[in-house]
Amino acid sequence: MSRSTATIRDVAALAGVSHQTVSRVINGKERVNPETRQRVELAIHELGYAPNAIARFMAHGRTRTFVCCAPNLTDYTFACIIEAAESEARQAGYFVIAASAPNAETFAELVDQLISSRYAEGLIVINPYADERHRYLPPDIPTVLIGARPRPGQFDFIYLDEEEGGRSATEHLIKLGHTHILHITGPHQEDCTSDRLSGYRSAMHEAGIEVPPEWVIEGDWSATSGYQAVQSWQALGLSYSAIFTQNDRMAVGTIRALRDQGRRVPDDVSVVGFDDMPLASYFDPPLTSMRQDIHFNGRQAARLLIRRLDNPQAPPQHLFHPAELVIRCSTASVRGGEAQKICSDSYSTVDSNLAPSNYIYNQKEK
Amino acid sequence: MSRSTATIRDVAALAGVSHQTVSRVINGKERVNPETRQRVELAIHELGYAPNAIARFMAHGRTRTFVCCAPNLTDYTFACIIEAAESEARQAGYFVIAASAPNAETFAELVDQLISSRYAEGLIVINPYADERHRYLPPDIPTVLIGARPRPGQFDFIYLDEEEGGRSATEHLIKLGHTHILHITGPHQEDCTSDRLSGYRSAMHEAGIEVPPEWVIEGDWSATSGYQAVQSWQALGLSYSAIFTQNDRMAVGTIRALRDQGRRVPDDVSVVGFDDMPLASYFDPPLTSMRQDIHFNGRQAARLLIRRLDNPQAPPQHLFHPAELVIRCSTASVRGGEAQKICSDSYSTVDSNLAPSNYIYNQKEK
DNA sequence: ATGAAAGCGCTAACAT
DNA sequence: ATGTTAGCGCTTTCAT
Repeated sequence: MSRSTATIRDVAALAGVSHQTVSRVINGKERVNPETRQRVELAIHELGYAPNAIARFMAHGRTRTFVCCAPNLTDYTFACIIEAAESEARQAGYFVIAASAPNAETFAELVDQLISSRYAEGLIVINPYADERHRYLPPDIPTVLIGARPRPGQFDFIYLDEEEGGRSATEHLIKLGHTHILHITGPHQEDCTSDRLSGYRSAMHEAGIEVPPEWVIEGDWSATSGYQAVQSWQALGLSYSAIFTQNDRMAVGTIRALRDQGRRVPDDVSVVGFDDMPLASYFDPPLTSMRQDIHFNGRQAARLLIRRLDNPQAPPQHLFHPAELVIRCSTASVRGGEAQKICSDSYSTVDSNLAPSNYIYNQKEK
Repeated sequence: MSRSTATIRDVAALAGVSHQTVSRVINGKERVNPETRQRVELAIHELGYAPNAIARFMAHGRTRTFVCCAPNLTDYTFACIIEAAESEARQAGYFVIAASAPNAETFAELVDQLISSRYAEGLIVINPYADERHRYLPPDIPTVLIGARPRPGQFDFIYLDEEEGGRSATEHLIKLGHTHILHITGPHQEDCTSDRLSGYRSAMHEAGIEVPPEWVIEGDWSATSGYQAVQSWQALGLSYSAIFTQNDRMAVGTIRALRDQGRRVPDDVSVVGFDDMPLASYFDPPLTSMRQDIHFNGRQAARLLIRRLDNPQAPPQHLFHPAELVIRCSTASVRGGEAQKICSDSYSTVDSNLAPSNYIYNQKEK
């Protein structure tokens, strides 16, 4: 039934019309005699006929399919973008081939197999500047880049405002009275890393705080790297009262390390994460973090791409999106006490970054 | 370049051969005169020719594409299966359309658009029995079901041994001397819920412990539902020393609730989760949980499907996979102390369930 | 070893 | 309103 091998011609024969009439019926655009239509529909039903998608692609020269590709598909942020893009795409009649490209070679292969072959009509690339993969970006293919700083050129971009996010996180700590604020970045080659870092630096600069090189350590997004950063600082004998980490996993590693050193969060050290991952509010202590509306941006990516497919000649589109500060319990004023009080209220029973959050400072309202 | 519109005939014309010879060259199967080949290859290069995937699909009647579909793409377990299946598929020359089908209607639509149209050759369905979507499973299409109990019928299954997992988790608590062991399930309609529940019940039964109805509460996988379950038990005035929850998020909610009631984990109450999610070892306390090798099973799903495509007539294949107990710090013997000691060692600095874990009890070795 | 012809299942353009 | 013809770009089959 669902896999009938009947063709448009079989239907035509059974209905006693030409195959073209059948085509007209199934496409419903042109009009056919109601009586004829009835007969055709009956034949379609009897044969369990369903139009062959590939033949349609062939005739139209379009597949209504695009690729969404990320270093992996499990990272929550990536998965979230893919999910949103896919669902938006499907609503618009497109399909999404999801593909993980952990390195530039895989990405190049992917482009070769899917784009050069014209299987897919377009490309959403998550984190295109994480390695050298951007070198393989096909120049004349509808492409949306997400999670990268816009660069001059022909691509459409969605930019999550990393720099502003880094600044907000740092400013939050500064407002709480902290001055010795250390920082753990992601891998250097990623755009968001350097942008968040700039945000941190500029906030510190504006506050008149100098940042010695050893205050900034490069992590790899893993909790372990957060843990190790704290160990390094201890080895150096640095004294500090706050840490800003570029993602929540490193924040969690950081907190674990601090605790292993007998220090309490936020009483002794405040910690701010980034991403506001699900369960951020369930860590101990509930994590203060920067939230980006990833789902929204995934949808936007799909929309941008679809618009681009409709109008290949349009100038490059750049979408900007801010991050919000979500204050929970891992940050407190430098003398302790006050923020801690806030905490007991927001000791939340909600799961994720999708749930309403007590303390959100939106960049927009600043 | 990558989007050249050159066809096989353009290449043929330029090389001064028939388009068929070009086909032979690009497919490399039959042999052609080395000199001719050279000329053709030159022409291909000059025109930036790349074979058109759709035309190939059309001629072959195959798309080398299948669908991988789950209620959502962000849940770590689902994403992990998809990632693994996709990467396995791509190695075998297949592409994967990822699709979220939050409900049965969406699933039905999906099947209609992708399967009835013969766009996709096969289907991997994650959690097919979470709602009524299985009613829309096309009967004669290569399909692999994962995350469901095998049922008589024509489908290939990958079954994560949920019942045994439920039993192991419960037995662990029983061995630690607990008798009042409460249980939080997932939604009733899901296979894994009832299977894990059976495991719990049978372990309790074997230990001669009776389970009053109020010991088992239905959650919805969210941390919040774990939190609420503990509140309900408090309202009932139940006394207990251990909780087994059917996933880690509910375990985390549970722990939060217990702490809000002034009880300590594991000193006062032991908690076992399920899934061994990333960062399970970073929760406070690090979570004892059941681990399934999801990545492995995702790969297997793709393999099964590919095998099925090669041999549609083969009898249904059922793959079984056990869960392992990962002991961390959220469980202790009923008098406290001992397990807590273990904990200080395994107060792990590793991130995820992929990292080596100190205490794994494999079902196989039992 | 190479070429010619037919066809995959559909749509589009033109005819009636 | 309906039928006819011609592709879409490739592979397969059959000649040469």
